[in-house]
Amino acid sequence: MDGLPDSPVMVSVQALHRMPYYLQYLKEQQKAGVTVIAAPAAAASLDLNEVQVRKDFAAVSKTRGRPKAGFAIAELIFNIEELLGYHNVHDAVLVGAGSLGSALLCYRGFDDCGMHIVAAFDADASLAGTEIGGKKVLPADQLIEMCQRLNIHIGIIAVPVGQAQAVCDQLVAGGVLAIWNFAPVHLSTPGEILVQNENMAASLALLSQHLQEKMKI
Amino acid sequence: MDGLPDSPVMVSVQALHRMPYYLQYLKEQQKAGVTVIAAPAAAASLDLNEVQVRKDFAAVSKTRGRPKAGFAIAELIFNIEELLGYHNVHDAVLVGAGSLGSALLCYRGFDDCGMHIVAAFDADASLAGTEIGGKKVLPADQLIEMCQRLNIHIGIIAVPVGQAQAVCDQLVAGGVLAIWNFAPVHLSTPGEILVQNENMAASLALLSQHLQEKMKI
DNA sequence: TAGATTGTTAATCGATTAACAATC
DNA sequence: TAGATTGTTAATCGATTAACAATC
Repeated sequence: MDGLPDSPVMVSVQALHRMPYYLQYLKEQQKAGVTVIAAPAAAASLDLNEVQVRKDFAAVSKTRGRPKAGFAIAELIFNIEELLGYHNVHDAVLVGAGSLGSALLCYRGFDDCGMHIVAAFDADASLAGTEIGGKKVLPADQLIEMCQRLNIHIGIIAVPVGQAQAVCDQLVAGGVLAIWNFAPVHLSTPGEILVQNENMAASLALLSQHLQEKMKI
Repeated sequence: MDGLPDSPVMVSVQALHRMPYYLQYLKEQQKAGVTVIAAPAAAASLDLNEVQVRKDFAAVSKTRGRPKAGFAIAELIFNIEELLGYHNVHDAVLVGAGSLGSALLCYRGFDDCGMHIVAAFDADASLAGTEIGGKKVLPADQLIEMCQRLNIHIGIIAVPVGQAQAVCDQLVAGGVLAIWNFAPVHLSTPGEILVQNENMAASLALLSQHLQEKMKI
């Protein structure tokens, strides 16, 4: 059942997290005119282990790398993008048009990641009808209906902690399959829904801890 | 050399990432009047493995948990905050007052994480002297000097990809020990500097991939 | 006491790293 | 051919999970 030409690639969660870095690096190299890249060279540039990069490239590439040369950049880029689903764009809605929500709406670059924000929703009725970053802001009570009608798969939560779970429930009711959560709370969801937490505090934790260790010395 | 009352707690990187979630949950419980929490209860609420939570609590807590009861919430909170260095606040500077930078400047909540943004810097001279989120925006050419003078330990990079490495170098020159990088590039730094990448694309990767799998079925 | 929860020790699991033959 | 790089197989490492005695 494996080894078939189109068998699903097994990549670890950690490896998945490295993929965007490879992608960014490979595109940079491609722009510079490079067409073939060797794992050791990429590893050196990205401060990663040589074997790890080789393994990652091998896992994601559909054709084998060429000894002495490396992997074809164009193909590697295509394969990584395909793995990450960047080729078939998914529509998304954003809930919460506060400062963070607005920043996200203004951020260009999600489109390259296979995500297209269709509209924003906010509980504040006075925002309804306005535009932020070129996206329409709609009243929150239309959320479920719109998700269903437009067949939305991704919901982005950028509301305060207190409202996050309620918004989450609405998104699920609207048929959303994956939730990108910027509120620092644990959301309860049915098992088949993926919740990706973008918790600033969690990233800061590592940083703070490092600093903590440094200062002790 | 271990087992001493004040020996450094060894917590895995993954466990460190879980700490903010515990913290948030514990504070919530504390607010609700709960004073003692058992690992299994916390695990159930957070959808985590019971043993894992127990181990994490044990690792971070300075006093032992009480069988049949659990851990004292107030102490657990204190110990986690101490581990993460939230008690001695570190000053930080933010570079790049664009849409993301502004959102970060307006975000209240970093102070709870032991981080205090002192000022923002931007290459756009017309922003100099203005205030965003109550923080002064200063011209970029004062960056190194200010970091040195104010003894800043944390630098936040919210500039476009093209300028990120240059800003990073300036921060390091200014004596910064840890960098929180929001630009989707790999930054080269001396070994002792910690770079914490907040790469939206990397988080999106997991989400996209999950969706990719879902849609295939 | 009985029952639940902790702490400890061992087993499992998975990812990273190392070693080396195969290949261009 | 010689040398560099790949792919594969095995070893190492670390984290998670399981099992069970100790404790309140």
